[in-house]
Amino acid sequence: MPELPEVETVRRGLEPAMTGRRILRAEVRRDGLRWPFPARMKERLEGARIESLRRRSKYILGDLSTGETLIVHLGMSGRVLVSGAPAGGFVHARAVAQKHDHVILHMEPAPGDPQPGHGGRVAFNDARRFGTMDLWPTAQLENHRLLARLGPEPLGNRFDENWLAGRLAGRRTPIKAALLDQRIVAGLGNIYVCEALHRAGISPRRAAGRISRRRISHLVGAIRAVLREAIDAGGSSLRDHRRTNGELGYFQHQFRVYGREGEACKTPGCKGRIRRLVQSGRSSFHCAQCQR
DNA sequence: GCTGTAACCTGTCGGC
DNA sequence: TGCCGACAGGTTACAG
Repeated sequence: MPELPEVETVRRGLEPAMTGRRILRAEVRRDGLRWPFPARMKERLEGARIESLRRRSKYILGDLSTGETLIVHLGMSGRVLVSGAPAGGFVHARAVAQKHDHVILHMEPAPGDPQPGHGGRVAFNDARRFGTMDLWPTAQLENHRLLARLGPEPLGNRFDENWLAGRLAGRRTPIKAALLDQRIVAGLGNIYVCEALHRAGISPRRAAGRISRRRISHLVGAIRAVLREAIDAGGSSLRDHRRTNGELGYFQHQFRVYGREGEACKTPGCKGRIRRLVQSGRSSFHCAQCQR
């Protein structure tokens, strides 16, 4: 499922239910997801207050009052649904555990909650179990094996034309594969790489090291634009992504190439049709007329 | 070091 | 209707 815009949408949805509140009870319903959960995860979560909720790449980071950070990755099919007390606008009808609800956090109610004694219920659901959860000392977070090698945030100051040109120089791998490499830029996935390359007019097959500075500059702008628009739309819902209140994102209606094989290219003046090709086992959607 | 592929696991969809 | 294969938004490990 989730690329950067979907994860950011989930993080924003979790804030009213979690930030500043204690975890009263943690239901850990299996031993792990992609990897085993950390030892005594239930005990380490219960009683901890969530001081802040951040996002790094596709990871949600919950800084706890205990000095540890809860690291959550939603994998391909993960979702987080909030139900319970309706304060802050998070209402979802589900109040009992569903299939694939692997971890459920029962949160402390806020003072203004209209149902005293009933805080939010936060359920981490992941059918394919490619997601992960871990606990790690907040002060050493940059050393965590999943976070240590991540490249810059695409919406941050460190990611610019100079950085990208430097990382692509000399590479013969297709630009599509290079942009999926989280060490080069952190947070992009298959959908938004396809969309950004189309906006920049660059073929997904072009060798990464053979793109001019001028086109790299356009690509940086295209990546930022498509991510910002997707966040504003609440992400893209194809199969699994849901906001924390169960609603769908709607950026999929604005796709220019992804999933549009055989349809007309949306670039003004272009008469091409969208093609699908497989690169590294994954679908790339592009227009051969206006992407070179 | 770089590159491509297999593997992880489950649900959905299309074809027969 | 039921079965089967292909495919799906991510990431790591491994072989070449």
